[in-house]
Amino acid sequence: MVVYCTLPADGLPEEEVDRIFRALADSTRRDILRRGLGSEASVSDIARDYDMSFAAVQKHVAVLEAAGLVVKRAQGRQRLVRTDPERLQRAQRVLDEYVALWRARVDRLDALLTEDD
Amino acid sequence: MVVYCTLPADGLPEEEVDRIFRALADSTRRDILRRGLGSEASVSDIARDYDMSFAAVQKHVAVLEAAGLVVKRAQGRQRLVRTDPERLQRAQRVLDEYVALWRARVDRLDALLTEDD
DNA sequence: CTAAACTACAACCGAATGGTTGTATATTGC
DNA sequence: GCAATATACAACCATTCGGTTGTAGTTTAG
Repeated sequence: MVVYCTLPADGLPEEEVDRIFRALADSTRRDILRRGLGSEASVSDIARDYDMSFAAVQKHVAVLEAAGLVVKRAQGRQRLVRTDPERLQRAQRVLDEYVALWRARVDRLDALLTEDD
Repeated sequence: MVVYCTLPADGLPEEEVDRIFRALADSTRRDILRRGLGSEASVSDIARDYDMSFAAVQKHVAVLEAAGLVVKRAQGRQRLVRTDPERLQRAQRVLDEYVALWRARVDRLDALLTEDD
């Protein structure tokens, strides 16, 4: 076995990247994320908007929190949920890296071809 | 239940976005993606580099293919795998949208605050 | 032609997911 | 103080996932 490219993206360990993309791979969670982008809402506020149990929504929020995409703040009996845009941009940067790598390789290929001319 | 934001991102249906992020949520698959960015490799070429069975790698490639992140081309008895950068950029654009939405909301909040001054 | 290589695919297994209900613990409102 | 609200968390269930082995179909090499 040869590990082909071990670069941990953005300084983020691979398991972190796993968790981030895994968290993004569910439409309910993406919806909660969008919702938490501008404002804070309690878990039950959020739960009220989805056709599933409170516990299910709570789990989705937990997945987002474990991925660092969302932070929870205690206020009395409720936990206010807010999206961390920094973390979203990290996910973006991982993809940026891939696209940049692709461009670099395409450019290198172009260079080789023009060199042959 | 109130669906909070049904915008299908980029014209992509939600299940497609699910599949893309799900496919990205595994380090082996991300590795295969990076590898397929500049060049083509057969499935067994790829499999040779990982410490798992051929069938396992084949499945990973299938997941990437189902997500549209990779295309396979038949050449004789082998299938050449190549990454589709277009698709990566789509995933990027989904995140772009979230970040843009966030900025818009922050700007709106700023506007309200300065208005109050 | 036959053997080897490349792929596809099914069946199986343990672990993780996405949902449920139920119970326990803080906090709040009256 | 007590009832209602908000959360946490465990237990359970069906399904999916990531891996395995095994079998079968093509294509290539000798």
